[in-house]
Amino acid sequence: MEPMALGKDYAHQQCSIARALEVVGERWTLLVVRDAFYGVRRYNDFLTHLGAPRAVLAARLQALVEAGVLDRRRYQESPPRDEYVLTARGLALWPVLRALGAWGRAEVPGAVPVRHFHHADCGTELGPYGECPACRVPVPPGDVEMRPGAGLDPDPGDPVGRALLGTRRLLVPLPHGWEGGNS
Amino acid sequence: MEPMALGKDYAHQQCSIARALEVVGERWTLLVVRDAFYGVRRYNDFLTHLGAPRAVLAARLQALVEAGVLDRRRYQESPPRDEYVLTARGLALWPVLRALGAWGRAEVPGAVPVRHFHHADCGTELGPYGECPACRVPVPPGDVEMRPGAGLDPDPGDPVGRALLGTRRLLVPLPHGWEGGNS
DNA sequence: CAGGGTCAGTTCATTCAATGAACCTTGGTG
DNA sequence: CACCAAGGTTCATTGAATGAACTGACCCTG
Repeated sequence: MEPMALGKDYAHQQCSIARALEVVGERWTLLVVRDAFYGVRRYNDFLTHLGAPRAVLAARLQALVEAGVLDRRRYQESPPRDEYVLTARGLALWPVLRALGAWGRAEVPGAVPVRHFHHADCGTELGPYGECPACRVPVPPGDVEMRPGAGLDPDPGDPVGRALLGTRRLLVPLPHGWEGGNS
Repeated sequence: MEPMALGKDYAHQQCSIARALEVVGERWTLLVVRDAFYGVRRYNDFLTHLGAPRAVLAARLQALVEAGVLDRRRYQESPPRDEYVLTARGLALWPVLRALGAWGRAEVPGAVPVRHFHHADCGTELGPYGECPACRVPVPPGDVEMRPGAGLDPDPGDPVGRALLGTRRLLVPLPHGWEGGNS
């Protein structure tokens, strides 16, 4: 059998859903993409925030780059360091994450809202498909403001989780190098 | 460590997306749900259409029943036979499948549309979130008509694939026992 | 310039899940 | 009674995930 990168072999399925799952259907993959929307860009930040094994994370990042979902690019030369940012194809996954999150919030029992997503332009909370009910337009992820909800752990163990506590705009990179912030 | 049914252990994630993926994030699971929308209800039909190993299918069906996504119910007594049908919670996954399918069609290279989904009331093709652009309402899956697209294999090997060739309304169970139809 | 620290991985032994084939059970059919 | 269908279960094998340890490039501090 052929190498097949890591395709899960249900490519033969006559279905765009199956094709999408070939790319983003593996364990951890969609959580990596979610974190990328939250502003995570560096290997170590994905690592600490996700808690995934290092080898798995490396494999997923590489697969997402090969699939054109993430772009790997140099952000400093001296110790050569790369970051992973969403491409247009990756940004197009926003409705998938919205739909999954909406379902997880509404349909999994005992779910307290962890985060809220608002239209940055007008402050209205987004509808289930990522549209703004007030402006009646689909809101691109760059115009989404993420606000903490009641279910959000106010003191996560990892620094990335702490950086994601406040109100933030999606896709804005996590702060690095300057100063942690509070305390 | 606790039994944990088959939860993939990223439940600790502070995120409704992660909670959703706990339920439907495993290999094959979303394809089972997709087939349920297409009208597949029986173990053997899932089996032949998906090509998943029997043990995996049995595990996924059971997990989906326990998660309240599918309902298992007796459809005949004499040889006792059960079928699996979507619950309200399962039906709420329709936007997730729509979003995944839309992304797979639009963003995975070389994808020819396999199926089209239309509003049964007016015939308009659905938008990316499952809404009807003409009626401007979200279309519940029961009002969706599925039509074959150019990318659909006109002669699939399995009988279930053949039964799904034509124009069908979602959720309508596959024909059984009477007569196959054509040829 | 030795020692320690950071970042981004790779390697490796172990564990766990997926695969495919065979088998089993219940109840009908010829 | 032999055979078949539906809906599984069991089991050996393969493959992927896990977590810990290690590597290597580069910087900083004393």
